[in-house]
Amino acid sequence: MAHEHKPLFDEAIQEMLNSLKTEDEMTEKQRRIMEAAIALFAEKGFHASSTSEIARRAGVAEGTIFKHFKTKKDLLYALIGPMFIKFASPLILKDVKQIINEDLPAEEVILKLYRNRLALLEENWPRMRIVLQEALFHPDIMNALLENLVKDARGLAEASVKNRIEQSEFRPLPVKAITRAIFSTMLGYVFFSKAFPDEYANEDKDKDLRDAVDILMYGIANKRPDSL
Amino acid sequence: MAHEHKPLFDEAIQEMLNSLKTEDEMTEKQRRIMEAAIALFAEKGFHASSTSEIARRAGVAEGTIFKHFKTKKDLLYALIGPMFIKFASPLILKDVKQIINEDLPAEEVILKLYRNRLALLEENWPRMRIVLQEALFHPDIMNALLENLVKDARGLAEASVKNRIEQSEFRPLPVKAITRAIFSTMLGYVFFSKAFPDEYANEDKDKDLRDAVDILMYGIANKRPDSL
Amino acid sequence: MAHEHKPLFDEAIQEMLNSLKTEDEMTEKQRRIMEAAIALFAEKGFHASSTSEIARRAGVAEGTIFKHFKTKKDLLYALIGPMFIKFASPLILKDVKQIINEDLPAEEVILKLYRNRLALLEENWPRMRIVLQEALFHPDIMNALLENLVKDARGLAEASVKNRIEQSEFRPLPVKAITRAIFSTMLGYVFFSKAFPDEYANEDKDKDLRDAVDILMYGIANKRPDSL
Amino acid sequence: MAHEHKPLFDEAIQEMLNSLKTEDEMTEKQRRIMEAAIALFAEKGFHASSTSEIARRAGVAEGTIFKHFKTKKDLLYALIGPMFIKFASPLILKDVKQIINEDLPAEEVILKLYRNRLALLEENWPRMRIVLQEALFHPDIMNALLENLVKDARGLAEASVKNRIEQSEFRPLPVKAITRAIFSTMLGYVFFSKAFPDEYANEDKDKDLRDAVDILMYGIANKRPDSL
DNA sequence: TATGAATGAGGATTCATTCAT
DNA sequence: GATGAATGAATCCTCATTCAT
Repeated sequence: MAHEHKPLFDEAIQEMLNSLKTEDEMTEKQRRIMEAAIALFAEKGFHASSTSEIARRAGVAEGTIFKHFKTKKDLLYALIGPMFIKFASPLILKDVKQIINEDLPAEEVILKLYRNRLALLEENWPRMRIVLQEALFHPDIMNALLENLVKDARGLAEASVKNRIEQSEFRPLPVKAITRAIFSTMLGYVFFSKAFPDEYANEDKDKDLRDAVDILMYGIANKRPDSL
Repeated sequence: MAHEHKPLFDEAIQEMLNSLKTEDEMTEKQRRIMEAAIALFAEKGFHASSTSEIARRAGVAEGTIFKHFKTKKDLLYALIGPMFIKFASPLILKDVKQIINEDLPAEEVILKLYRNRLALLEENWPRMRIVLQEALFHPDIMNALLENLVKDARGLAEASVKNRIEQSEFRPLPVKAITRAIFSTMLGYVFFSKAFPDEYANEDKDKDLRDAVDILMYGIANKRPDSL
Repeated sequence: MAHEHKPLFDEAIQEMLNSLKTEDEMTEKQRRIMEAAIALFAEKGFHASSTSEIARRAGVAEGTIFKHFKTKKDLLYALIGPMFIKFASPLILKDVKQIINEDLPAEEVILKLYRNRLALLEENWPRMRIVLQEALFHPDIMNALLENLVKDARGLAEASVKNRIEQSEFRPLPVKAITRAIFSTMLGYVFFSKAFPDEYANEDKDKDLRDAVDILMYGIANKRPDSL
Repeated sequence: MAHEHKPLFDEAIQEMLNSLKTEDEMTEKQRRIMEAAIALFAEKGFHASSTSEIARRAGVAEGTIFKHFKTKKDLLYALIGPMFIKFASPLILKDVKQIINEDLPAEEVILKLYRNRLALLEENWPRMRIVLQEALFHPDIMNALLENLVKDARGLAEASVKNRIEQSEFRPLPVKAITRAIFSTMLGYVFFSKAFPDEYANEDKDKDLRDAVDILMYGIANKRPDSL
């Protein structure tokens, strides 16, 4: 089941990515600039963050920013580009595919997937927040987001869902509906944990997640999961 | 069951709201300005939209904007303020409470609620989009959003959910988990319909919604709803 | 002898010209900006003159410049555009044609032409200087210069020269050579008067011009003009 | 006839010249920098050419430029300085004087001179173009140009012209007028050959020059040259 | 009420130049 | 000798806002 991979991003960005693979080879100041930009873009948005403020926060001269990033927008791309690699690179998706294809009960597969994605999200939250925020305003980013993160994931999910429907593991509902339920559960979980961070602090996070998956499984499994 | 009502918004905004209740008494130009601003803010975001472009689009002089709205930010508030009224005013919430309290099967209550909220959302999408987008960057708006839209709704929902759990209509799960599932289902539905508008065009939108509710009910109801 | 007229300038500039015909309707500040720019561009060149210095010299805020001229380059075009009209508009060239076609001895025709052009040049020297200087660096201006000023003039001159050769008034030399001599004489006169302004001050300017024409006529006329 | 020689240039430049006489001892990179600068300055002018572009074009690091030339302006001087030597150094002018003093008919002297100067101009065109262009904006260069190239040449010319008037070889006109005619003829020739390069390509260039000189001689010689 | 000319602070970006390596 | 990262002043231009009309 070969998975043809489309351009992760459009031209300009693709180019950026190439020059970036080497995020480790960055100079000290370059890293400081990126960190400052991540913090600011996440907090106030791309358009509301000025290069002068980024420079101040990074402790560099304003000109220095432009030595490393041709353009303010290039800086944005440099920040979010790696997110597409982390979340959607074929290498990483293999990880996901592996989870999906392990011969496990659906419930565990879904839990594992959620945990995997949530961990990734948590580790990269400020950057991922920027991706999500700016996708609303930059059609190119929105495109990359839908094409590379959403569609890919959806494709993988739908294939697996279809399979489990055929095996009577899932209820005979439209594939799309079940897939959407799986997404929605995670989306809602993320939303609540960000909107009410106090309630999702610390220990019982996973309990919350398991509750969510429990409801989901009751909703989509052919047999009531407790009978399992 | 008295419902204590908090300030819909914080000071500055509250003030705006007062002067605005009268959205009908607006002059022609004022309305044109608001419409132009709605279109632009929705499309490019608040910070990326200039007052000069708003003026051009509205066909008024730039100064005219400031005759009606002291500040660009006041214009933003004037646009989104009404959303809080439409979605959360005590008057309107009565509508929601009524649906909740009608003695109907949970499934129908939820469907009705979803339809009610979705219709409201659809009618006011550009403004609502602005609220959601800008909440990400303006803490005051985020606050108003959580306090007035989310918390209120959550409050109402949790009360009702708790009730139905006690009546063994819903499974004995944490109230929070069920409430979240109800939200998630709608959130996911909205997300998919915006992300893949082609698939959610026209007629079978409601079928999609019913599928989603079906899964939700399987997930949270004590008895498999197919017995219904 | 209809004279087909080509575009005076390319698109961008043509557009400028239209909006400029009305150089009289300019506001006070607009005029001050143009005057300051003329002085600075003439003195230091376009690239070496900053908008901030123009603003200071004009006594306006820097932003004001850009309210009136979209771009620094537009300001340049606005300054030199009128030169093309003054020197090459069909209306004005009629003036030149009239001189050429009056039935006068060549010597007087040439003298009249020189005086006419020199007066025009003197009246508009700072702007014309800018045209000549900047043509060296901006291919579009160079083009407009050659197409509209030089080629037109050359066309008119060659027609007349050819005629006078046929009538044995001028020596049977290549038309191009005689035309070039006529141009060169004027070019050299202008050069000297600018390079050694002291020598060309005041009263005997015209004597200098007559000397130059005298030599020219000896050079190109079939009979020695000394009979005059 | 001792020829008092003024400073070729003013202080700063003179100093540069000294350190430069050694244009042959330049390192490889130094030469590449100069070549890149010549090309760029000629094409876009001094102010519009950035050191970074010069460095890129020369294939050196930006810092390298400043190792060899203290200042961007020093680089300019280093480029044009040699022009003053080539065109006006006593050594070279001896060449000119020799031509002038050979006992030849004026026509041939002038032709030889023109050819000599034109050849020099053609060989050094890009640099000479820079001198002429930048003289418009840098008073020091303009001064050097007038003092060293124009005045010297004019001085030589006027002496010779005066002589030939006294010998009735040239018409009894003001010396200045004849000298100016001689300059104008060459100036016009150069102007036309640069403005309409197509017409002055290849073979018949010299025919054009001879035509120009022919007209000039008719204009200034006491006897019609064809009688010679 | 509405205008639009005017403002000047602030925007992103480029510049010539320096300096540690 | 050569590098290229770093600088910060200066560049052109846009911004939200004011105010006389």
